[in-house]
Amino acid sequence: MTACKHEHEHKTPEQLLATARQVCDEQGRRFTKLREHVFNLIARSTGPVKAYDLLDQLRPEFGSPKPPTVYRALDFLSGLGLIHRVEALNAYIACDHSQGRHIAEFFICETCENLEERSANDHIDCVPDGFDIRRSVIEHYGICKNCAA
Amino acid sequence: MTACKHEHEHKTPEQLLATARQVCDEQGRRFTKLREHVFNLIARSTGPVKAYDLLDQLRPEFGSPKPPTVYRALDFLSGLGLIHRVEALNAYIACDHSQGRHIAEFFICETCENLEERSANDHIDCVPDGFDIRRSVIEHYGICKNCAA
DNA sequence: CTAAAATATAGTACACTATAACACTATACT
DNA sequence: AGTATAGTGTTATAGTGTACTATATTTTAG
Ligand SMILES: [Zn+2]
Ligand SMILES: [Zn+2]
Ligand SMILES: [Zn+2]
Ligand SMILES: [Zn+2]
Repeated sequence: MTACKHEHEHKTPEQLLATARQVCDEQGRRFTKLREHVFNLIARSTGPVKAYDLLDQLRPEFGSPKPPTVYRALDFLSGLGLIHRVEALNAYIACDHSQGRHIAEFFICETCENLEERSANDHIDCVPDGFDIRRSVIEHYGICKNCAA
Repeated sequence: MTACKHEHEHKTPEQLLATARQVCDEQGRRFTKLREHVFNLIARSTGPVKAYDLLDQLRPEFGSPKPPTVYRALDFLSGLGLIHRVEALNAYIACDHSQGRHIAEFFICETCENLEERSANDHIDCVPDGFDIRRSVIEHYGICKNCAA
């Protein structure tokens, strides 16, 4: 078991936004008002955000958006690796890493709901012979240090 | 990266059923007709099964069951470690391992939908200081050897 | 500049997934 | 039998996600 170097940047919402703009620009995609707003809501949240909460938070500034509106923005943002979906929570979180698209690994405290993101690029082993991994979901649920009895 | 010893039993539905009965017995819980039937449907399936498909398959033998009926059976079976939930598919699969409760790791082909289960007990590292993992979700999606171009 | 193509937004309607709450039944144990 | 516990049935509702159609905007090419 090798020592691990993790990023622990915990970027500010402003930094996240700047990165998002830049990535979007590099990819020649448009960082529209809607997409920016959705991204900001996720980036400013203290924890994973649910699609229907975003939907509520878009009102009334963006009229009365319907589910497809927010899901399109979420698809766009996750397609660029700017946010991650937390599968077991049906929720989304802004990517806190600078390394571009990567395999995310989450440690989620079930007491305080704090989420710690790490990159799992380097420690997936034991893959079946010939299996080509395109996407991985790695989420650990438990009790964080602060919440230990 | 150490060599891995994996189980590759691919038990038959009959073997799975026998194990299920035994585990249930050991725990002093009742392996009722309903639970047995739900377990069999999952065990005999070639891939992950969805709750509402189970609901359909229970008819008409079990009347016209409603969602809570099947979700209760699923909760019971997963509580005993007899089945696993595949989070990103909202689906369930019979546990193919003999080692009792364990952290499952799945390799799921997005072409043929084949699923390979492995045990991840031994290769989770880089846990944040003081974090007590209670449950892990580890799922890899990609293309299996057979489906490679 | 203008037409065509690509990109982005809006909305309807529906499908799928899951749980709360309450009533009822079966089993286990004095 | 009487009590406690475990299991089931049912209704209603909450929560999550997508197919499809239509419209608007931006970019590109002629
Ligand atoms: Zn990330
Ligand atoms: Zn905590
Ligand atoms: Zn298993
Ligand atoms: Zn395959």
